[in-house]
Amino acid sequence: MNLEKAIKTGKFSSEKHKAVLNILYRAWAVKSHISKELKPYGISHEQYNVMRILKGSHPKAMRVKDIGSRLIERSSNVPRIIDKLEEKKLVKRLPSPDDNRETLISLMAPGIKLLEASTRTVQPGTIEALSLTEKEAAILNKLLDKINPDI
Amino acid sequence: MNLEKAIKTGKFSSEKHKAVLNILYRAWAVKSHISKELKPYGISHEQYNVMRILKGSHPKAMRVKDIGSRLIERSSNVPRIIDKLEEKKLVKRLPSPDDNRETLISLMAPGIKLLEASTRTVQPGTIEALSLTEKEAAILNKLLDKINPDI
DNA sequence: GTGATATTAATGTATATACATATTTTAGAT
DNA sequence: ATCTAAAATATGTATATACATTAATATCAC
Repeated sequence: MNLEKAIKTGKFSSEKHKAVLNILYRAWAVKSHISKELKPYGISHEQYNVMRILKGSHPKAMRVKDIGSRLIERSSNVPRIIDKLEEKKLVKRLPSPDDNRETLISLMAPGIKLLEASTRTVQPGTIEALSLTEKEAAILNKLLDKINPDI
Repeated sequence: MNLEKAIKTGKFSSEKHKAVLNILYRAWAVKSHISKELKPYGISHEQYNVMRILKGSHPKAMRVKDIGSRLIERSSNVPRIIDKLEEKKLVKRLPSPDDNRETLISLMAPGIKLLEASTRTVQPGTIEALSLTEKEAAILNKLLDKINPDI
């Protein structure tokens, strides 16, 4: 569905202006979809993202700051997300042998299991919803990569 | 900056998978930028969006539900956003002559002034940050418009 | 070694989001 | 006219985000 129809708007002043709003709208749609898919598993989108990052280094534990630097939404409050995951016994905190300021986070068995199950349902649907070919997705990525993140 | 560098990741399993994350990341960057620009004006991004929608129909007041249907993030709590704007005397609530269930919202003079001033600083910077030509933005929009919003 | 500074994680706080429920009013069936 | 259902807004509540501050530890200059 084009953006004009989605937000009941007429014309935009430029393609660039439309692009800004379009990115915001599609991101919102994707996030809503993922959150909805995750609901049966009892975890939020950000909790899911943190677990996926942890999966990448598993079984090696990760420092809180390294998790943060890999998160898409950099302002996320990692210790608080960890709190929630720890309550659910999906991850655990460990002291760092190198530096007492640091905390290491490690996925626990139930976390791995939940991550695998939820990813099986979340991933395919989300990627399918793009309705793009690999070639189109590559063009999209090339354009998105031009956007200045340090704005 | 490409996404791999931004979130310190190696390769993605597919361009489509990268595209999903890329959209989320760019939207976050744009939102952060806009919020930062709006800070001196004392309004949030969603408050700004609601005022822009109101500007579109000004001086005609709008119903709460019609504002909601034009918002990018449809789950936004419009009455609460209106509360904040009303406190600041930027908008006012009016009873609807047609239907007593409805509330009409109208921009007030200070709201118009603030909107114009803030838009002058927010818009150019945000659009410039895209670093895209009109032609590239048009391609981007065409691809984004393919994404299923009802996922 | 001592003191200043920087780093890391956690906490505090205000606001925003997501979603459920309540309240008031309208519309429709009979 | 009355009853039921639907619609529009507002409110309640739990969680998430954004950002400032605190507390503990490490680093570095001297």
